[in-house]
Amino acid sequence: MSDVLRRLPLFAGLTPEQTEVIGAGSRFTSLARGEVLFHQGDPVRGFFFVLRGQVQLAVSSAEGAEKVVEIVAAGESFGEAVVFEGLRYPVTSTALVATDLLAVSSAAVLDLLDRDPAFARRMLANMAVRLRRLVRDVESYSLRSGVQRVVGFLLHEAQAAGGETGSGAGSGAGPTVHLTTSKHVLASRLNLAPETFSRVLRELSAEGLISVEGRRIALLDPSRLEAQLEWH
Amino acid sequence: MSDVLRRLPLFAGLTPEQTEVIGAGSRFTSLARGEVLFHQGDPVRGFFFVLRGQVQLAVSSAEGAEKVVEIVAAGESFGEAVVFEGLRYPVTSTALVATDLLAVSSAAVLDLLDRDPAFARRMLANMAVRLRRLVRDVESYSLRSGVQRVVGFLLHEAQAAGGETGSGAGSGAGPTVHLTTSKHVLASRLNLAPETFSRVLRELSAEGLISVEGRRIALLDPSRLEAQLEWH
DNA sequence: ACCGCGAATTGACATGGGTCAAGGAACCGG
DNA sequence: CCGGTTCCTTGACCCATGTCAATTCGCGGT
Repeated sequence: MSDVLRRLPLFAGLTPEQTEVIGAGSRFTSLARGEVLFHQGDPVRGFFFVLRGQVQLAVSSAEGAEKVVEIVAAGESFGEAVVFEGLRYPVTSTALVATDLLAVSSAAVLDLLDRDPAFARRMLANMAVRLRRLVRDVESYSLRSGVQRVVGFLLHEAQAAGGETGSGAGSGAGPTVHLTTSKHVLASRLNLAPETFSRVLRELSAEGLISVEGRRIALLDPSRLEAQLEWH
Repeated sequence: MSDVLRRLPLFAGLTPEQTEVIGAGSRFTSLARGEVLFHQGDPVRGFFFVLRGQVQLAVSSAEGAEKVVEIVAAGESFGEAVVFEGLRYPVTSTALVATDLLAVSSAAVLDLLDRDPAFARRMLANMAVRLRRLVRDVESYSLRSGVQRVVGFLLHEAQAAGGETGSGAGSGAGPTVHLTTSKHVLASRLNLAPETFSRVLRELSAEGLISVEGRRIALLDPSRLEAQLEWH
């Protein structure tokens, strides 16, 4: 347990005693693909680290419509914010593949908070990043078209995946993006119907900007892709 | 200065020395209606309390389109999050009316943070609330129609304004909502074109659910209004 | 290797909400 | 009291995106 905790950025630099406090309030959990960790409205138990696998956070309306707010990959955490004020989770968390989690109880976090100002700082920075991401999402949903959101996503992923120039199949191909989730989940994350997402990809392919092979997307012309983000 | 600080919830319960630290890093500012406090992309100086007046926070695309993310009223604060990780403001802040602000420097906040765990707690709670609100906004934008967003807003405002049953003009009229901003700003906040907002209000009036007189909106039939939030 | 089923694609169609353009209404300074 | 803004409303029209339905694809299991 404690060796796992030490590897998590949020808990880096804790004293052994502090690690002990967190460890005592933490449990390992495993989820099968499709299994729900908690539902929107469930009482808060704590927050979670994804050790292996992938989960989605989604909001849903009374009528069953669902919107993926975030996709959390291995090495990332989610649900911190509710520890500090919420009684209920505002989203539903579902495993997209077989997933191992570390569940950290609210009590342990609150306890540690008073002992270690540096931890409070990390927590604040963490939430600030999250807040900023959400604002970017709102901006994206409100101010950009479907095509622009997809292009923005592809460019972002390509950059995040590092500066490799991809497979380089012949005429100076650009970077390649590997989708880590099914397209309908991704579509929801981008606020698009799956059908629309599919059509956008086809359209971009037809214009020679990308080439799609299943979940592997090659960005054939990054500069023209960026141009798509402007105007119309 | 220090008497102003003591009245702010975020700084309640500080020792005189701590108040001193914050006070030394704070300045009063005034803005005329329409004046910009900071632009999206400006380097972060600190965060702000609205002492009097009202400001909007908006994101804007390269093409000049603008979307109001939040409307901050007197007594509220904004920009805390960027103090903890951001270099640049992610939004543009503009005064909607003549406004007095207290500007608190990042340095003062970070300084206080290490000295007072209780302050860190309040800051975290503050950001957690904000995060949750943003998630609710995303939910609203993605999962609800224009009519539903307007109705949701009206019901929310009516409730926030307290349980008064309004002017009661005759046949048991419901609560009354006073819009605190111009309709085009409000429309943007609700992710609607001003024209659409106007049409939604007219439509709701036509169905006898509300009655509109300038910025005064009477909710004639709250229960039927709530019904609008379901289905369709 | 085959089957089965969810995922993805494609087409046809519907529509919510945006855009453009033209009044009207309320407000402010002189 | 008047002229000029600025805000709001209304109408006509359009288009991006969603919905519904029908295949097709492709992976996972036996």
